[in-house]
Amino acid sequence: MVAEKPSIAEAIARALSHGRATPRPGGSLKVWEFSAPFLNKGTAQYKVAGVFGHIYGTDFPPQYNSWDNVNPSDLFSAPILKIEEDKKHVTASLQREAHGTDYLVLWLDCDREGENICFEVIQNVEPFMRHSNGQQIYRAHFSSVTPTDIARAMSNLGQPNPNEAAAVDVRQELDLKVGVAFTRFQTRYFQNKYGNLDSAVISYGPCQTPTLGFCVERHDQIQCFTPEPFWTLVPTIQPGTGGPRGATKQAIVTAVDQAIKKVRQAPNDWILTRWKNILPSSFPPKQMTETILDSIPSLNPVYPTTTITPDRAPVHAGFPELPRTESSSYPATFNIRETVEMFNGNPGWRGYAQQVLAGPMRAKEGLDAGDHPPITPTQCATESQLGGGVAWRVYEFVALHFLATVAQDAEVQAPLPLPRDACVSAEGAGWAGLGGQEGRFTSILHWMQRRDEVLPDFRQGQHVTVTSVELREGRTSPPDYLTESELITLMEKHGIGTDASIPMHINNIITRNYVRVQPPDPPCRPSNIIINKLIAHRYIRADLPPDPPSPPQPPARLALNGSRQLVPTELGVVLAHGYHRIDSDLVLPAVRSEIEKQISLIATGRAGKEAVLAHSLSCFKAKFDYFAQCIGLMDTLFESTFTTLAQSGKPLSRCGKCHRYMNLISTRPARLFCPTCDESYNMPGEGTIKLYKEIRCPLDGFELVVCSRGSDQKAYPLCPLCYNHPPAFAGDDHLERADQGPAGQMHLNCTQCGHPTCPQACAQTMLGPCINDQCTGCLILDTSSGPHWRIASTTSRPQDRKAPLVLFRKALLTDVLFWAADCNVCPVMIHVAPGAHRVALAGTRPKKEKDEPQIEEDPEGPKYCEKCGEYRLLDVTFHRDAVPGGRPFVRGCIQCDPELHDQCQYSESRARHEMDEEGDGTENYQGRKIFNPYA
DNA sequence: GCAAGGTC
Repeated sequence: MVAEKPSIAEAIARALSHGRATPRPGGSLKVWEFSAPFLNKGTAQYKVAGVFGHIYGTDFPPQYNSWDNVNPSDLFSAPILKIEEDKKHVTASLQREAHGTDYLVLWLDCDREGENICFEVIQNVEPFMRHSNGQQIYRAHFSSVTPTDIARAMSNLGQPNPNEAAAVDVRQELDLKVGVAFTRFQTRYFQNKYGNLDSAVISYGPCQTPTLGFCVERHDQIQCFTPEPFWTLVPTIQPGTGGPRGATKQAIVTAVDQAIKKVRQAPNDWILTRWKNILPSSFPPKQMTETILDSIPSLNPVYPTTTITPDRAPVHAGFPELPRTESSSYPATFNIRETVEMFNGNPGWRGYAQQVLAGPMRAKEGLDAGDHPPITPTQCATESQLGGGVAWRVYEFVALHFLATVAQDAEVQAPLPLPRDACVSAEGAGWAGLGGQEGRFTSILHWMQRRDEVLPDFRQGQHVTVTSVELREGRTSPPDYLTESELITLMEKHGIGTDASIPMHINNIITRNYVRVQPPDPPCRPSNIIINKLIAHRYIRADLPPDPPSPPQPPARLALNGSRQLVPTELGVVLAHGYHRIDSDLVLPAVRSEIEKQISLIATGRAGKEAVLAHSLSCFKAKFDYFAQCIGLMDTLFESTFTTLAQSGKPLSRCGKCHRYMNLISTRPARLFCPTCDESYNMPGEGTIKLYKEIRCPLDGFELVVCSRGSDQKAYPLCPLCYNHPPAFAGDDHLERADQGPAGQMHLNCTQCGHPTCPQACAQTMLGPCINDQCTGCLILDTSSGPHWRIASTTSRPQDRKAPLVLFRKALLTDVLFWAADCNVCPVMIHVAPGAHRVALAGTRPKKEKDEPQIEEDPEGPKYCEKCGEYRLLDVTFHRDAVPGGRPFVRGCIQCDPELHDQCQYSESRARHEMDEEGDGTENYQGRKIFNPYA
């Protein structure tokens, strides 16, 4: 039995085994085992495991990875590959578990993606089953993981649906090709022209771009808004003295003057004509869906993709069942009364339950999305049972929410907000206030009660006297920027993304610098995210200020106060407007719904996979080609908003070709641009770039720069040209192989370069092999690290290595070491002699400074430690006032010279180290004065 | 460096 995730697998195993199943590790999977009857075939040995969503991802073959050599338009006809997601070898574990099994039951989530994963699982399991003829493969259809539902699914096993799975395959291919083609094209086009876009990638996607479109649409509404005046009549009225029903009500005219006149003429002749039930909180909430839960964490001011999952875990383990569901209608079998009666078990809620039971107890009409029933408590719990805390709060929220959904409406009979006096509109009159709330849902969700209105004792049809009337003037105001929850609602309405992916799309347009987040006003307290979410949704009462009479409030926005607003950046606005100029479809939600429509044809069997794919691809390719042809329309918007490369950045280092200054453009993507040669040189994405001592690269004459990333990270010099186009020498085949690596473009900094004549190159700064036995790299003196001199390890993960790494030995000084800067994962870092003025490798000391002590140096003397034969000698010059042991200058081996050894201290760079996971103890030597913790 | 969909 294979489920979509481990938690579902566990629930299935427990239900089918009546709690007897026990887990064991099965590679990357957790396998639950037990024996129980299976269908009508007697007792069977069960194995239940959960995968982790999709097993495979979709991508192009490696030869399509180059942004330079592949025409994006050709991507539409490129082949695609299914590549195992970088997890923990799910396929290997599945195959191992599949050996010798007789039956496979697929318990993947009951949606299209789940159907697709079914076939990914089959692909790995079927070949290893005892009888692999497909007859022993079943699909379980279930909508929740309660024991009843699981048992029902077991007795109604069906077959996986290949059409639904094929629809997902097509969606994957379309999303990939459309997204990558547009992204590469527009990124290259605009990055080569403008210097202040501040986005490393100008991405396009059928979900993220319409999401941006919503934000820009609201932005445009705000920009175009013209305020208009409006007037309100605000009479003060009192109960009348009775008498015949007045007839003037119908005559209330819209003209303000006439109305006032009329009021003055007949102040006693008014009748309340209508009670309105339009205050949102007068209705019980809807049945709880995933949206309600998920839109709560989306209000989290700390990080948009934080989900409720961690907080949900304890709830899963305990009481309410929280399936991922969009349905808000209960199945016919759902017993409301039983569920309500359950809450008699909580003394604090017994009253609520009784009160609800006394009413009509109707669930609200809702939507059946075909997934799960609404989120509903399944057991009664008390605070102490759940251990208080977040779990209890979430549970309480779900439980009370449920009770409220089946309680009666509240009696609130006027729009809010209203002043304490009544308001009369041209259509009639209304009152704000609350009637008796006994038995109403607001007595359960008491925080939804308004406490500042008391319903006056008026009834419909009653005569009232208008004692005064006031004319108030206002001006209409523009809408606010979209709040995150409004955006989520829009996305759901238009089918952009899924409940699980919507936060990702929003996060995408934030990190790409298309929109920025405007903190909520007033800001949420970030101390307790869950509580804030609940407050933001008005499910729990916020800390209200003490009770002084509040001045008349302007109409309260029902928009959620705690929600963040999304304000488009210039880049976001220009992009969205640009799409509108060329092809509005690209930025409208229709682009997504069209894809859904097309693949639905496959899912329902009305069209073949190949036909739909070919048709959709040709449509999108035509759109792409037209877009590429008309990009100038978008570009004119960029021109008026951004500065060209030539006008960007500040002069920093000199070009080796024209010997003029290149400008450092520090907004993303960081690069040096030579206006004379019209050439860009990418810089590392992290860290600050400075000029490095005006030293020039001996290979190409470019001035070196140094990239530093904070005091506990390795700083390194680099040549702008070598970094982007590593020099070919001493074994060109290394580079050929390097270019084909999964990392794509290869970057080479000076500490990694092995050029024999360059003083910055590795061979000139290398001390010897790394002290970490598991590290195959070597120790490098960081020549830019003074005055806090450091020695760092440089190495690569074996799988990233582009060439066989030649271990350092004296005789191999000029052997080439090629590997990518980003692959440096060994954390070893040695702080040399805190009192040192200067540290250099023996024989490489630069010329003396004037107050440096006179050092006698034997030019022919040994450069390597003759004792260990491994490490290069180090020249350390001390400050006058920090000379240890009386010698201002020491030449020695950091391993064998006791004095130098004592001066060295070990720590770790922040680079994570995969070897740590093997427990080699690198954690243990931080800050300790032990020379070689690996020895 | 690229999409969107699962999940951890």
